[in-house]
Amino acid sequence: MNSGQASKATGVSQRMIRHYEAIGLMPPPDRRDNGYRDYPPRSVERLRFIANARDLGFSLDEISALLELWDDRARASSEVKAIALEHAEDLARKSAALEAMRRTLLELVDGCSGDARPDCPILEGLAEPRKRPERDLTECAGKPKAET
Amino acid sequence: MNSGQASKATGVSQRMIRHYEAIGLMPPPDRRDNGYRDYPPRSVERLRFIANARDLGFSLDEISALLELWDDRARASSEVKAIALEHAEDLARKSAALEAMRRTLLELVDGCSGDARPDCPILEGLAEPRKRPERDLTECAGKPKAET
DNA sequence: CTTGACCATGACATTATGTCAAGGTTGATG
DNA sequence: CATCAACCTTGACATAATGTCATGGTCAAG
Repeated sequence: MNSGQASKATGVSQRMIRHYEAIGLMPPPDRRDNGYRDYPPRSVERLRFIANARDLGFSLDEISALLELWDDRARASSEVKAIALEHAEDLARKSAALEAMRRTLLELVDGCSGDARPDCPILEGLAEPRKRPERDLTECAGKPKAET
Repeated sequence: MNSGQASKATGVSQRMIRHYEAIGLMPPPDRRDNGYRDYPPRSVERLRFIANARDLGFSLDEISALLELWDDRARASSEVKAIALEHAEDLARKSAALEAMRRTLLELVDGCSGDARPDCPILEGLAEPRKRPERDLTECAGKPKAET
């Protein structure tokens, strides 16, 4: 199976397939005489693994660790479970951080009449000194979708 | 007030102050004879505005729009409120997406014994084909903190 | 043989921020 | 005055994950 087919089969773009190969997440596949990559079924499975893990919000670093465990037939399932549980907590923390931002924002919104007049407590509130959060779990809220 | 003092007063790093200037979020300040930046109080307030807005998860693009409204003494507060409310919804959607990931992950975790044996439904589940989500609000879960 | 659909590689862009380097300034101390 | 530390300046490079574009080779059908 070549890279285009593997891409369709797994939903991972060809660009990303090559990227995963470049950073060592995917083993370099055999090449056919024309230079085309040729993926065995196990590699396709591996790509799916990566795709699913990303969909669950694992970073490529975490995925790398999971793949090592996947490759290791002797690993204890407790190791995997520990990583998964930690990640689940991470998700919960991030979600809570977003919710906290939302609450704070809605508090500001609450004071704003939202009519044609120019007075706006939202803008005033933003310009005021205020307790800044710890900046540790909040780095994911404002990232635009790079949809250009 | 020079850039170091402004940085301390607002919590925005000097690096970022200059960046905001480079991308047009901050007006180029006057320079003293030695070339040092000299910020008037209004600029310090503006930096605080940016910092607070970022803490609430606004992207620099959104902040740019908010700053325009801030500069415009005649704008209607409804404009501001609309942006804020839309962003609050965005936060809610992202938070919900993280929660959904977490639920799915915990489902996988649930089937895993987590003991010394190697069988692991988590890894097996990750390798299986599964319905991939829409990839539209989920791009914020796995970003590591760049703490290197 | 040509056209179109693939594939390959490499380079550049994105977002927000850090870090490092090399050099000018300033103020204080010996 | 010499010097040293603490500042400021600019510019360059790096991060994570992904898209996009350019340039060129390959293959299959007409």
